[in-house]
Amino acid sequence: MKTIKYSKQREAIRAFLCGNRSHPTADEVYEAIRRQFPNISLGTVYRNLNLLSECGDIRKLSYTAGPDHFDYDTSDHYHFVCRDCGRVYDMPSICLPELNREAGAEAPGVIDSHELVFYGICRDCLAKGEKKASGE
Amino acid sequence: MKTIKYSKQREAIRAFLCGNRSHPTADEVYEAIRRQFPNISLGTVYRNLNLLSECGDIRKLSYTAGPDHFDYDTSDHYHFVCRDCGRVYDMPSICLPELNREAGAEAPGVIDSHELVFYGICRDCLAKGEKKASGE
DNA sequence: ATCAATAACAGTAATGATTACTGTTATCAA
DNA sequence: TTGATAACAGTAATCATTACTGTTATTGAT
Repeated sequence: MKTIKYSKQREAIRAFLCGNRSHPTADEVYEAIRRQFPNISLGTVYRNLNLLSECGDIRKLSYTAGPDHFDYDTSDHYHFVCRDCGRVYDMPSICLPELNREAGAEAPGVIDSHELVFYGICRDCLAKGEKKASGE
Repeated sequence: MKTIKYSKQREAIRAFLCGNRSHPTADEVYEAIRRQFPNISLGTVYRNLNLLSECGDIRKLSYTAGPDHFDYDTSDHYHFVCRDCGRVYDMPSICLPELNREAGAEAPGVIDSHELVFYGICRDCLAKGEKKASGE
């Protein structure tokens, strides 16, 4: 069987994610970790992000067009995606654990999970939009 | 302003999607349309799929890892994605129109829509899995 | 402590999905 | 009929991600 060996690069990636409110992409993690490990390779970041998500320490969010985002919070929760800037925000309160069971009857197979994503424009981009509109 | 001109390639793509129960990827559309237009280019398929989804005639489903899928059914409905084969199925009955309003309070911006995706293993893949397991 | 076995690394090449570019053809309003 | 230009086929480029390769680091067993 395949044992997992310690690596300081992986621990740095884990620490960065856990200390971070946002949901960075692989590239954003890469840019941040580079300050600590200037020679780290993007492949190493991807390999470790996949390792961590496979063993359940982090979550990989694949539901936006564009790059995947990574979330240190593995508890059940949903997200809000800004159509403008692509940033991913938490929606901490809302929770619908009964959905899998309710939807089971009409599903064409066995449901093991679901994702709920809200789309819209975040406050940051709304503010920028207004500024731009009033300026013209 | 930019006017849209008729093209038989685009109408063939539209017709293929509308007459299709599945949610094909750009490549699947390409392979199907090629029987009718042997020289059609994959770029043309992408351009028209994007055009059709921009003007609201079809829906682009970007929430699976891997290629996007396209849906001629633009009415509000959710989907089931098989983790094994990647196929996208409709979940026609379930509908939660009040979610946008309910979630609005805790959203970091303005919600305009949401997507709900169920993940699991479809009956086809369950059957294959059982066959394989019993054969060994 | 030393020593293989091998996981992880940095660096780079390859892949898959999608978009952009280029010169030519088809549509359509005047 | 014609001129403007949208759409085309073909191809090159881009972006996100994975795979490969030779080297380095970790680790369990001597």
